[in-house]
Amino acid sequence: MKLTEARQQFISSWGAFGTHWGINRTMAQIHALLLINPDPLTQDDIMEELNVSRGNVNMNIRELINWGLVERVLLPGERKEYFSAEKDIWKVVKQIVKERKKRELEPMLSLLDKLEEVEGDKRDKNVKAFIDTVSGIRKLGKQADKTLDLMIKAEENWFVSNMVKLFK
Amino acid sequence: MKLTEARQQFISSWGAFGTHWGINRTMAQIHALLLINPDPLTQDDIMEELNVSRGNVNMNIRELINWGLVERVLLPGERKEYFSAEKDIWKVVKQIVKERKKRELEPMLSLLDKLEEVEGDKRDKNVKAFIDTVSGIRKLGKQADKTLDLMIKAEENWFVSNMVKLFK
DNA sequence: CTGTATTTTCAAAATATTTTGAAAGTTATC
DNA sequence: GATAACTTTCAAAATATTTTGAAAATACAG
Repeated sequence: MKLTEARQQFISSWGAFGTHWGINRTMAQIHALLLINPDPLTQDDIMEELNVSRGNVNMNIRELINWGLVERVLLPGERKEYFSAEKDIWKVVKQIVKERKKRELEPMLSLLDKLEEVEGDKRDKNVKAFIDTVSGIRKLGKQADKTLDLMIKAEENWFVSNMVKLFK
Repeated sequence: MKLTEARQQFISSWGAFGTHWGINRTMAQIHALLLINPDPLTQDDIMEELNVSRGNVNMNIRELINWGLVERVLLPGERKEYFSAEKDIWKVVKQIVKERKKRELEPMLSLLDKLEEVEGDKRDKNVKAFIDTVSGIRKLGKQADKTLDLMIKAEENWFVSNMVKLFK
């Protein structure tokens, strides 16, 4: 397979992949494009490569910056802004985990804390089922939260080798 | 907080949570409703509780069954079909992981295998950047794949206690 | 300052997804 | 095998999301 075709396939499937994870196609494609480009690109480069409008590129680049996956690069002597993606995939994964944990897991856990204190007689099977479900989710969620914290702080080698040890 | 309000909140936030994970709101809400109900429910029960149409309930229930999260229950002497969700959260998580791994991770890994064999001189920095990115993702993806396999087979206690050990 | 290059914004248009509801299909009962 | 109870389907409508593009804002160079 030629590089051009391989790049296209990578970008397109990274885009499709993203949509399964609540990320819009263009955002995922821009990320993919920046990942496989050794040098930073401008908004115009991205518009041209992906055939999307300026506004679209601008908004999604901003979002990628919010996620901490892309950074603005200013090249000396150049007026335009360039953009470049973090290339170390372990860092990328950690950054995504960190953000989603903050945006989704943590708020969910604090809600569950409140919900577990629901009023009512635990001998009522509706109350019992509710509390059991909520506390089951909360317990597992708390564990996940801790494990992810560990992962976020970890070096790739340390984490992977610990995971591998579990297979022994 | 009263049970009624707590149930509402749980259902609504489980729905919002789902939308961040590529699951539609109604599907997540039906799942939530079944999780907190001690007894199985009919399509009509669900329609009434969530205020959604029959067709919508029917389609999303089917999807939940495909995901292995809900099962049809036939009560003796009853004509209607009842539905009930798996209540063990560890099993629920494993089931979701198993399905998403099959639907998303595995196809991605086989694509990456192909893409890594792209033609071209590795001294060309575009070729090099492409291969480096693809092989980085592939390597980490393969590791995730193995770890998830382990998790899918594991008992909750075994898995959690191994995770806890990492903290020592 | 002034003019120009560049970036940002955002209302409207395009597209995609979800929901509805009525009709068709199925299954059980008598 | 006719009727009634229930389930499934799916085209059309409603809703939500994404994209566009042109105007406004900003930044820079002379």
